[in-house]
Amino acid sequence: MSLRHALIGVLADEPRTGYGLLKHFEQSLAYAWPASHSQIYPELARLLAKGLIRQTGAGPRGARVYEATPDGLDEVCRWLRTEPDRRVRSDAALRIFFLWLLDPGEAAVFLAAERDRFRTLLAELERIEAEEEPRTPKQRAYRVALVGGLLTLRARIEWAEWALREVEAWR
Amino acid sequence: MSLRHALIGVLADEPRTGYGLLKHFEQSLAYAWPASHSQIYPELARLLAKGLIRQTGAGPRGARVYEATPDGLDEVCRWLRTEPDRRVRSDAALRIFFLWLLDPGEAAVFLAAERDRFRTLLAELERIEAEEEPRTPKQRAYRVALVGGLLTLRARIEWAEWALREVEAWR
DNA sequence: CAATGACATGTCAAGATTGACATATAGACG
DNA sequence: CGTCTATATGTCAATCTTGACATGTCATTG
Repeated sequence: MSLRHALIGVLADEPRTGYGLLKHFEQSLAYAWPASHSQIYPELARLLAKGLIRQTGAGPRGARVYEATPDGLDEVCRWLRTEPDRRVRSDAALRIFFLWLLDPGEAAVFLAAERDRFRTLLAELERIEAEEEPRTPKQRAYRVALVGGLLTLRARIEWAEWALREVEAWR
Repeated sequence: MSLRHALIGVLADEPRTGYGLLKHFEQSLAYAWPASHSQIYPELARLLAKGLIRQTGAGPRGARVYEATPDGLDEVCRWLRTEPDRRVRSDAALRIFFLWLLDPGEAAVFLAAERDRFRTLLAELERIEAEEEPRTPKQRAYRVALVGGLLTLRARIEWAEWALREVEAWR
């Protein structure tokens, strides 16, 4: 599973609480792998039991601070060397195959919503891009991921605009 | 869930067997929503019980041919008008965030493999694109999805090439 | 000082997904 | 006639994911 490795991987950079991991996922990793607190907390308990992470301290409100152990780091690196699962799941992309079941006007509404969502997301990623120059190895890797998002979104926007013109012709 | 709607949606075009649906998913829908036979067959039984599809005949080797009922078609259209789930899951994309845990040489190997996979897939999609001119509404919708894949893959290839130059500088 | 919102952790049932196990037939080829 | 492959359907346990339920704390603001 990817979640467990992602959790250790984030903790390999710096110690964090479960809640801190949750927020970090929401901000960046969720673009590739969404995770909710109801998944993260039990998974942390499992990783702790397996010795892949350890608790290094505690914060206010019962917060528990974890960090990756050497075993955990080994495990992440091993994972990174295995073949990635290239399957991708996207409900929004799936729906495109069925746009012909709607009338062209409704299909256009859908595509326009997609385009707008892409634009919003792109603006968000561009804001993050402008925020700070990457300095550490970790920041440079995150920047590589970010640029991947930027290029993909620009392509998706271009596609949505083309697709809108296309369904226009369906009327 | 998306799978049940996708199954009805495919059956709205023409009657198919469970196996036919499986192969159809593998060829096209799997790019957006992978599904295995162990998911498809039980789901078809549920859709049948709910009256969203019906069996119209039988083929060799116990094959069962299904088609969408009017209720099923309604259900798909209702689904298409709801907000899509914009969450996307990609193990390969997630790994980018952790490339800094590998040495630059290994990161480059990963990115080169990604680039190659994208190129192979692009060639495959370009072959499908050249295959036949879309004529029916359904074919036109599939073409819209296909062009989405083409534009996205070209952007991903551009990104992978840039990322490779980037990690080159990490050495 | 009371209310609110962000912080912080947890559980659980329902549903979705995977990968393995299981079985059988039709057609093609040697 | 035997073998192999593609066709064809099914089940099941393990795992993953979701969304709801549940609880409590800290800091800010009115």
